[in-house]
Amino acid sequence: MPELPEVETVVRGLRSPLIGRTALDMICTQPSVIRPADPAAFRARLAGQRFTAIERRAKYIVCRLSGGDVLVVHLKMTGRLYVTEDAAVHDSDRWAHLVIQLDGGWQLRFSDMRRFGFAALAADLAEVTPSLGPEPLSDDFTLAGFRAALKGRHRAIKALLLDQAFLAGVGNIYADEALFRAQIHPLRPADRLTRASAERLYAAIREVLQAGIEREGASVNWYRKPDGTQGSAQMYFDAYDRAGQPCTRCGAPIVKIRVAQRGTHYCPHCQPAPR
DNA sequence: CCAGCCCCCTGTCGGC
DNA sequence: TGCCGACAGGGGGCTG
Repeated sequence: MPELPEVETVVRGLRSPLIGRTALDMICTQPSVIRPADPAAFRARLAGQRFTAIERRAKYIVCRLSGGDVLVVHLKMTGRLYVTEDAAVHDSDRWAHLVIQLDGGWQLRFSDMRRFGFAALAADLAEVTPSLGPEPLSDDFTLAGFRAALKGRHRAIKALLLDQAFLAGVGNIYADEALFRAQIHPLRPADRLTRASAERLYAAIREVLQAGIEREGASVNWYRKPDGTQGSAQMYFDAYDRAGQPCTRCGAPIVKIRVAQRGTHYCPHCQPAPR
């Protein structure tokens, strides 16, 4: 469930404890969560490299290493990446499948109950990721570019918002919240948004993501900040996970449907169905 | 270009 | 109380 605001919060929280530390050793009890899936090769390549910077691209955590490599982590649904001083790994976290021993007695752990996520060691980010759309909070994401990209796309707007090649970092929660804020039905074909709708949606995407970052992410189910505490964005949802509850704008019950195989929540009154 | 489906995985929850 | 199926979902892959 970690989306752009949650991943950004993790990245910000990891910088202080991780930058400047050197990877000394590595233990992986689940080779399927690392790439390459060969613990010995991964370990040999990682050992001795120092963490020099930590960035986010889409929902990927990108750790730059002194040897020129990047450690790229995707949390998918239930992944966590955190630094701890606690040496007794599996007593405190049974899903810590990858443990990187750092200097000073610290550990960087990748934990993932569901094992959808992964940690990849590569020469650069592009080696790990498919084609990614613009960063919604960067200057590269402009209203003109957004409107141009909608042209010729017949897909439901919600499905398009979830497409990482179209726009990077938006997931199920913030797609629902942005469409609610812009008062657009999730099934409206993307190329049939009016100019005014597209403008509202463009602004809404940036607003809900920015608010999510300021609230340090939404702790739905498994997401936690690197220090183990919860974000607060889940306390401000208007649509996501609110089926049957009154719309915060008009009071009508929020409806849940499925769009692109994802649970989708919207207000039938404020977000009227496409003709 | 796109809708739909499967798969990866496991904890949680509702029904019986 | 216990068992079982449905469900949650990011994203890659495949089919029609």
